[in-house]
Amino acid sequence: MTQQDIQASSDFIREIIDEDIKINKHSGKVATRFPPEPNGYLHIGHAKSICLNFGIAKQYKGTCNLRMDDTDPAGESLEYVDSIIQDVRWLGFDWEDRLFYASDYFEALYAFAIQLIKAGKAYVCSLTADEIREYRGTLIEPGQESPYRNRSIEENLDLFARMRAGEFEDGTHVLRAKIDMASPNIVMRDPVIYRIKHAPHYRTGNKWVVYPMYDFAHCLSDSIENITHSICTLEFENNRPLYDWIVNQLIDKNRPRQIEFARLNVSYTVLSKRRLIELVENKYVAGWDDPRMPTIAGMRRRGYTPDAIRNFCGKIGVAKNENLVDVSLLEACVRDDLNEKAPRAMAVLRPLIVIIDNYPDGQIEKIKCANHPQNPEMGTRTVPFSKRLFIEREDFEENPPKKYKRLAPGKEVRLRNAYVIRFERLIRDEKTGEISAIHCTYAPETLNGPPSDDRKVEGVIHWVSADQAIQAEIRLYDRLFNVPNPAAYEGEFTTSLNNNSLEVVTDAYVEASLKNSAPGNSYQFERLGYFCVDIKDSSPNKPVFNRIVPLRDSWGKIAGR
RNA sequence: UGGGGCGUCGUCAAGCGGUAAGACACAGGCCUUUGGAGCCUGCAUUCGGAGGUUCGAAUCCUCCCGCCCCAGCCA
Repeated sequence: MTQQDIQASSDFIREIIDEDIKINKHSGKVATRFPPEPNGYLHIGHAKSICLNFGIAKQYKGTCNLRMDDTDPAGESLEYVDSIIQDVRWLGFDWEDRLFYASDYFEALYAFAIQLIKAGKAYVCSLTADEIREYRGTLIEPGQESPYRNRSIEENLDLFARMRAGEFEDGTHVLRAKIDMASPNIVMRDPVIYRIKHAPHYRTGNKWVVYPMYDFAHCLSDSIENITHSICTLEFENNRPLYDWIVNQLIDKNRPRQIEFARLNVSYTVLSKRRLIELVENKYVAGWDDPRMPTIAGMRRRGYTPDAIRNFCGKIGVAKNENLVDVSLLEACVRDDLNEKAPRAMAVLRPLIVIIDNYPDGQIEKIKCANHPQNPEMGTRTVPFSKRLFIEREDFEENPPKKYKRLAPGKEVRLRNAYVIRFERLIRDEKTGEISAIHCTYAPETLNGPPSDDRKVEGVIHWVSADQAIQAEIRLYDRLFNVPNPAAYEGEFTTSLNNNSLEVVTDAYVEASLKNSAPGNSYQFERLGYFCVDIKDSSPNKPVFNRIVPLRDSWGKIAGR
């Protein structure tokens, strides 16, 4: 392990764990959990938490459970559970047989609640929701005790049993922890721990009409699972005293410890569940797996790799600072991974026809191309070459700017993997005035080497053989929003949506070797970027490629300024 | 005006009293049959501010300033 790896893999949470191991807390064991609520799809922010929790478990030879935190039937569903399972697995993590559901603990949690009542530490409160809010006080004023606070244990037990039995309407009673209505921490002002909800749960059906609240269920679920380090995000810091309070009342050994870290934000996108749902429901995107979405499903379809995402999660670090990570770091990780793994191919997005005047009519040459210029082990393929080719429209300029290295009147360029060609003349569409074809000549000796007189040819452009190339649809994706931090945007966040985040190119051509490429396969289209065969819409008859990320383009920068 | 957190390069982030890592971004250069990749160089005399302690402070102390979270029967 290099110095860099050591530094990259340490953070304040691991330091805490190191300390705990040193004092032999939990007999030196480490057990974490990733606890999503199945009411939405996982996104890159969850990926950070997944990498953290599973990463720590692996590093310390401990375990990480996958737990559905499904204590509120509203909005939770099997569809989300399935997607979560698929996404965590796709990211490369394994919880073995430890897939758990908070809803499986309902009976145990109910028993814990009774225990709390019996200890005189919880009571049934019959105030309305509005009244409870009023009694809670404000940030600067203490709350008032509920008139129901001193009900007898027997009455509480009876009422709580009848709550479970379904005798009461929603909102008529709740179970509250008896803590301190004057606490400066509002969370501690007799928090509600059970509420009545006559709503079917996607797993327990109609068995329950009372459901535990997060603060009650989470710490006890952790305890039930013998979690040692319960890692969550910063907004739960206020809840930690309550977490500890409940655990201290009900658990007497191996109490878990909650540790909070800063959630991830990424520039030019949104990561809050509410906003993501809005994008999907109002059809700003095509679904949870729209390649522009920061969801795991979206990134998977876009062609991002698990390795790239995991690497990104390692690079951003773990701390308690509010952050807005530059999306270019994510893109750099994707390029980094794909540069190594993606075989090269050629494709032309905006075709311009080139006719090689001195190339024999009807001849088709099989040109051997390396699948990866730096890695011979990736082998070679054969690409047809003929008299009629497509090149990229922007690779020809009638009046080239300075430093332009591509094809232009009087100039030569190298066709990638093939010959050097020289511009001869251009054909113009009489009606539109647009250039409709370019005539060139080729230098036959240049296939595997420089021109015979060693004259220098600077530019290299990509091409496909016009008659053998396969027509394809190529979807060019760009960032979803125009502003770095859409969540902070004054007004409706959707107004800063990038209207050009998807451009569909229907008349693109890819080289013939891509004919039967499997959905999900990724390639580098040379000089353009990384592309993958769309897993949903692509078919052999109508191939569809997604642009995963463009190549770094230093010419674009020069030309753009 | 309560409580809890956080302030180190444009963005993340190391640093844990001995004189500011690294990554991305950015800017130059080398190389190149991808203007890709790779390689090299540059990029915080300063750590929110002001005092103080110390031979020595981003690290300790005091005060101040700024930002985030908490008043769901959501998580």
